[in-house]
Amino acid sequence: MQRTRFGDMTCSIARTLDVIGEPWSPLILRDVWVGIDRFDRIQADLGISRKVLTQRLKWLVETGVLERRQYDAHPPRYEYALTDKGTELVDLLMVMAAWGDRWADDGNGPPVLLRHRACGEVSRVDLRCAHCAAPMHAGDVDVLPGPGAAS
Amino acid sequence: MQRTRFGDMTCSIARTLDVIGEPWSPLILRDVWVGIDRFDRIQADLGISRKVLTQRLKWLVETGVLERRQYDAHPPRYEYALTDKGTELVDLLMVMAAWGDRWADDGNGPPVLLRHRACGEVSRVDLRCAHCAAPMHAGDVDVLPGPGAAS
DNA sequence: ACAGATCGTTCCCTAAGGGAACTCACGAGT
DNA sequence: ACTCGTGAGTTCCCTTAGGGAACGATCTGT
Repeated sequence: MQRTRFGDMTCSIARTLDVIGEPWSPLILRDVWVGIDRFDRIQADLGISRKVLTQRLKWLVETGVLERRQYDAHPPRYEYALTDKGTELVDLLMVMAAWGDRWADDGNGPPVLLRHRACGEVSRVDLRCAHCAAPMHAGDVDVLPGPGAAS
Repeated sequence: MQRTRFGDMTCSIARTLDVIGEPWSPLILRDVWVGIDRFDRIQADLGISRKVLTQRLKWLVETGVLERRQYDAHPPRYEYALTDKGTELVDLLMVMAAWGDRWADDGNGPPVLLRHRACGEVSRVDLRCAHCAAPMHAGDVDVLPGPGAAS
């Protein structure tokens, strides 16, 4: 449909969207994260068109978020796995899930729960400052131009 | 283009994507967050088509993420502001920015910096467990079915 | 030989995005 | 009174991306 490329913008949010901003991409990552990692199973789980799934997987592999691995030689069979780069995107998925749980509940409660292995509790993510570990949300920050800002 | 609706899926990530998953929506939120809050200025800043901007703003207002406020009566003029629901989506933007800074740098460093007011340091967000405050990332959790899981 | 599984391609159709021109309501300058 | 400028959208046409379903390739088990 003649879509504007986000990758060249001077904005880390836009550059992230360039990688996973297209429809379906985050859901594909979610599936791979929870172990639905083969073409047909992702297709069946999401109900995505096979054509689009092909395109998305190819792009996600190209950008280094997913890795395509042959798990069986003679009928060549492939599975997809998160790279380190992709694993860090799961942060994003967990924040999305937390927001959806809070603001887009259909009345039945959360579809999935996350248990934090370190403390054993069913929990959710919270954003903290990487420096002082105090909460860090929209109102707690000032936005400043950085070194990569547009001239 | 005949797009699958995500809102009815049994998945909080999909339901979040239903609200801000379309191209441009996160960037519109970012603009409003940093104070670019009027139609023409958003349009100029992003280079988005006016038609699509109209649609996105309408949807974001409908879903309660943005609020449309008349700030001047006689030539009726409007501005957009984040609601509480929208303000919590900024969490998502900050995580996107952190990922983009780390994995999609163009070599010039981050375009913007976030200064945490509580400690005064230029910092970034980190995900912690809402229960025990220890780090909580992809490998630190078990995914369990919740009460709203598909039957 | 034939069904079955896996992983895609190819085709057509519809609808969404891009871009530019147009509208409408007002306010200011001369 | 007339023109110019501005904010906030609308409307129109064109291209392209997504949906859906059929088709293809490759190997296994029986």
